[in-house]
Amino acid sequence: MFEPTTLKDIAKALGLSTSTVSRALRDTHEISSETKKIVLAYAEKINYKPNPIALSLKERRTKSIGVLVSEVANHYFSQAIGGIEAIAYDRGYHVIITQTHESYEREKINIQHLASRGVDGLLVSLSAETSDTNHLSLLHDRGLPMVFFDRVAKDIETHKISANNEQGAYDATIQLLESGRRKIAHLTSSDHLSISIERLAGYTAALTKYGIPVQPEYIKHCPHGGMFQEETEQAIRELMSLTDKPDAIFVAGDRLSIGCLTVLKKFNISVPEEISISGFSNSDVLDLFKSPLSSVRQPAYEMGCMATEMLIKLIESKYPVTEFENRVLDTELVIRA
Amino acid sequence: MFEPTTLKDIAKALGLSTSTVSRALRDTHEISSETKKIVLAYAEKINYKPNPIALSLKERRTKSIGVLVSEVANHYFSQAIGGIEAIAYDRGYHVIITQTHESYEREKINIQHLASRGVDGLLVSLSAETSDTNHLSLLHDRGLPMVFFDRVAKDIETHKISANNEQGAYDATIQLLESGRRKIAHLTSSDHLSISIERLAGYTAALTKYGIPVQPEYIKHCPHGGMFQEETEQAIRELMSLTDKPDAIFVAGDRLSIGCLTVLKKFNISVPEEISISGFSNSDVLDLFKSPLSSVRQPAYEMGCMATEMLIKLIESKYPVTEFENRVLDTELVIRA
DNA sequence: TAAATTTGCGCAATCGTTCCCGACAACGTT
DNA sequence: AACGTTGTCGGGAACGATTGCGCAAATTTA
Repeated sequence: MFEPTTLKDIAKALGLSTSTVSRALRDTHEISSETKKIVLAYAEKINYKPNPIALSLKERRTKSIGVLVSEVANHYFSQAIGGIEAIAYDRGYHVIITQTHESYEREKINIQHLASRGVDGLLVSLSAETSDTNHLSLLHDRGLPMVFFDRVAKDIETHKISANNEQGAYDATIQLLESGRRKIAHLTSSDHLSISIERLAGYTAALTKYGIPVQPEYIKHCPHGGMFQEETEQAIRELMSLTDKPDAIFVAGDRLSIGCLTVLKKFNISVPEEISISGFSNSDVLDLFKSPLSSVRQPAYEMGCMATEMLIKLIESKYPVTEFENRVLDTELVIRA
Repeated sequence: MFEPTTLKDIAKALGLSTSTVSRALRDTHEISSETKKIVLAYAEKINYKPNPIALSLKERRTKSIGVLVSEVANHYFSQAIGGIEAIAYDRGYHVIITQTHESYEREKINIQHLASRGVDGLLVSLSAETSDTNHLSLLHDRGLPMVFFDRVAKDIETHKISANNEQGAYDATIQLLESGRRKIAHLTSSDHLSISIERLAGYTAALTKYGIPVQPEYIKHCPHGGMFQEETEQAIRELMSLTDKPDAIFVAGDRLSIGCLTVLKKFNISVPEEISISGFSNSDVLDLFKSPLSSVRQPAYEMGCMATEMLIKLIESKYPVTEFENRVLDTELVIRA
């Protein structure tokens, strides 16, 4: 059905051998400028493009990188993907995006698929369910370059890039404290994710600074990062049925923020009168809410760019890389009041 | 660095030829059950996976489909992609997502890239800038299967799937009329997109039903579908500087809806007191706005599923397909009041 | 003019896999 | 005993592109 032209077609049409045609296109010196001109003109005319699959087989690289995120319908990730694509395309790499929907099984399948399809490297942000990263270690040990961003694996030694989650969480919590709130709950993703751990640390540090004890019943983990709305609803329900109800919630993620607001609206709890909300989000719709809702914004686009730069450097490195960077970027507290 | 095992490795280890090993794994009859058992056991042990690139080269198919959307950070598209992935993975196809960001140039580059990477088929939703679909016709004529969804090309004969845009637009406009508004403007994407044309028709029909003349100055096209905020801002500014200001706007898209609300907030125009808004959107954050904001919701996930089913049927068809479907799905008017 | 060098191009191998063919046993049939 | 049949398996071509090697012709040098 769909048959692109090959070197052989050109060779036959011009009465040359495939090697000569290849050399003409590849611009080697072992070729007369005359034949080169003829071949180039003809190739241009029929719009010849070398078959990338044949090239991949020969050169054992695909010029493509695999991306693993929890979902693209998340402002942080869609912005990060923007940065990834920008750099990748510029360097001649193709980007294959896969979604885990926070599922460990899906993560394993996707990673396996990407690896077997022969991507040259991997940009990974772990799923909320993932606590065992053995499926990644295996590939990493066998030499597949990978770079983690946002949700990093602590026991795999490679480049990592993340936002200053602790500082961001600290800033957001301090802001709630400064606005007079004292009973601040924390709604977050699964407890083993790097971002959860760091954001919890920032939250704790802020409370401690104000001499407020950290209450375990104020901290609610959603094992699937709020992918299922019932999870978020259950967490909020438990918070609101405490005898000492919180008067603010620090929310640790994009999806959770929206989920949290949805549940509060459903429960007829007014924001920010009854409960003040602040949290990590890269969404711009927050601007539209009547009630002010401050947020911590991560430099998603930049993180995507940097991660991709690092990955391509790994891929194209002639020698095994043994020194790895762990870059941390500052967050920005967007105050809406 | 990263060297997976090959047929040759197995053959050498077992003292067999590659053909025999291949046959054992392929489960042909021309093989003794004994050798088959040995080979299968060994392949299992070392976790052998055939090289998909070599297979692609040989069989001239990649078991992957390319997707072209304007951007993943759009609730309609991210939901549609969910449907696409569900069907594709189930059938053993991989999905490669590319974004045009509503740019014609980017669309051409992405399509070219997907085609040259040898995807088996294409799922296409045109960019707002695209009026000339020659780059797609070329590939289609050469036999590359493609299915259009949402934003379809009218002069390419293949399967198409879209929402009942005219009915949806009609419903939304009628709802604004029923709530007492009479000066209803229309904010929409570029004028050549199929969805723009159909939604405009629905808007016109509703006004006509109420005996209201359609005023050209009430209809504002954003050539990039609101991808640039200035575009939306300019349109709203023009609408609000009319002597006969509109008291409602029917907005024709996801991004435009958010953009429109952002501009209105910036201009300190109250919604829905001064201006009532209704439009196409698959976003769930609309639920969170204090002011009710009805919307037309497209069955995005189902559309993604159906489009993928159709495409795979095209790809796997033994004979050239000449009869094409043009499926239209109903929209849902979500009333928030 | 003959030898030495350069130039231009084709042959064939390679990447990993499949598959058509041919080889060659071990049979059964005549 | 000669021949056909069947069951297994290996050899080698093919998919499309690149590239080292060798060979012939053209050019330069002695």
